[in-house]
Amino acid sequence: MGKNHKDISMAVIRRLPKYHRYLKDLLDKEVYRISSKELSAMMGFTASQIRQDLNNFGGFGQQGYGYNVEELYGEIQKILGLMASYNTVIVGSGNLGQAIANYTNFQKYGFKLMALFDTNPKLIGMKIRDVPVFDIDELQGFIDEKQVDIGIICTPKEFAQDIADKLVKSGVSAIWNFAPIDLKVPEDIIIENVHLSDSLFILSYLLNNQE
Amino acid sequence: MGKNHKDISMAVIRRLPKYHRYLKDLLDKEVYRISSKELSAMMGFTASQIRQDLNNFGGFGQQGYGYNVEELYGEIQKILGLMASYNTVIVGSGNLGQAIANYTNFQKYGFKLMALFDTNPKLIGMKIRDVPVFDIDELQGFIDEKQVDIGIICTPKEFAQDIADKLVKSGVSAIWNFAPIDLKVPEDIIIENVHLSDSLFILSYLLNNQE
DNA sequence: TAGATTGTTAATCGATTAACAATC
DNA sequence: TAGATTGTTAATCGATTAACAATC
Repeated sequence: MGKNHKDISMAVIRRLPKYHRYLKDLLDKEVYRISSKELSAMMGFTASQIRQDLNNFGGFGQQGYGYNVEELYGEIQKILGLMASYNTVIVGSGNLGQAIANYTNFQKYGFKLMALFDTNPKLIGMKIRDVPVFDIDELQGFIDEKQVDIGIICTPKEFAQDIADKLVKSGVSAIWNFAPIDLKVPEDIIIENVHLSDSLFILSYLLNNQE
Repeated sequence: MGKNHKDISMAVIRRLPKYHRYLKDLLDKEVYRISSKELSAMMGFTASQIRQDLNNFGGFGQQGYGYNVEELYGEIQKILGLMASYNTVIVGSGNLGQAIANYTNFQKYGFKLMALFDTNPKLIGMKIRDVPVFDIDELQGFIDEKQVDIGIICTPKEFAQDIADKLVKSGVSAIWNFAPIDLKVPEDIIIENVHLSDSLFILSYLLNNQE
């Protein structure tokens, strides 16, 4: 009946954002009640897996009825930590960094972008959606002062480990890493990778080994 | 001794790009020989898992010696289909589309960007690294004519399914999807998703459920 | 040859699915 | 109440790890 979240396997956790997305869609469509069977048909998970997954966090459903969409959506938002607020910085302000800075949806879920950083003099001093781009030399001072929770690394891979070290030293709790490298950080620092080329290579594999 | 690639589990396949990365690094460092034990220490997989993984595709090692880095790297490139060449288009030429267009590394591995598409008149007619941005109305004609293999969707989610339908109709084999939505496509079309917000939400979860 | 390390089988572990009693 | 659907236990399936004979 809701075990300690620490015990929950990553397999389950990685499915949570998908529940979040589908429940949001249902709410937008003004569907207020859903069964695991219906969710199963929509999402492609088995109904059994859905009930197992959700029951890790609590008994959100009701026998004979199913789940209240609004309530379940709220619970999953809480579980994912989307009710909180986070200060973030982006390091590396090229196209990718700017793309993320411009993705306003993240603001909506509590991820507040405080600043971007770069080494390129053409970028330093610019603003991206009102957020300033600073010289990377100012990174550490800024983080110390502003209580940044999440550092987002969008630099080329050569610089990524050095930036990670600086972020950790200045006290960020988590790094969202877009550089194609596995960063070495202390155990208590959370790393979430988006390895674009890994993803493209898997697509390539599948394309070459179809059916 | 190399089973049919179709039988290999996605768990194994999703590890392949990481092998590819580490072997590339070793080659760059002029390391020409490696054992599963050494790889294990570097990559954080067990030596046993590494040998199992590689043996799905063939016996690339040698008892008492280990693996020839150059050979193994070559094999994995072949397995991933990185010796071939692919025609790609990007649909949605905002920051994210441009970021991907500018990532020259993809060219290096055989992913040739033929064109970008957008609806924004300010973008149409531009060139990004010599690649033109066309009106999205020209998408279908272009794909039909140029034999495009991979469509890359970088549009907002509202347009993604419609674009996917058009890509499929025009005959692409695979879609690399960056829109935060699960696309519905025929079975034989390969979809690889990069759900940035899913990734960020997982980071958020981990941040809230540490230790 | 002796030592090292693979390829591969067997054992274990974990995740998914099936089944059903509880209950709304 | 009867029907529906959950929460949860048990069974199955698949993936990882351990062990070791084969062999370089």
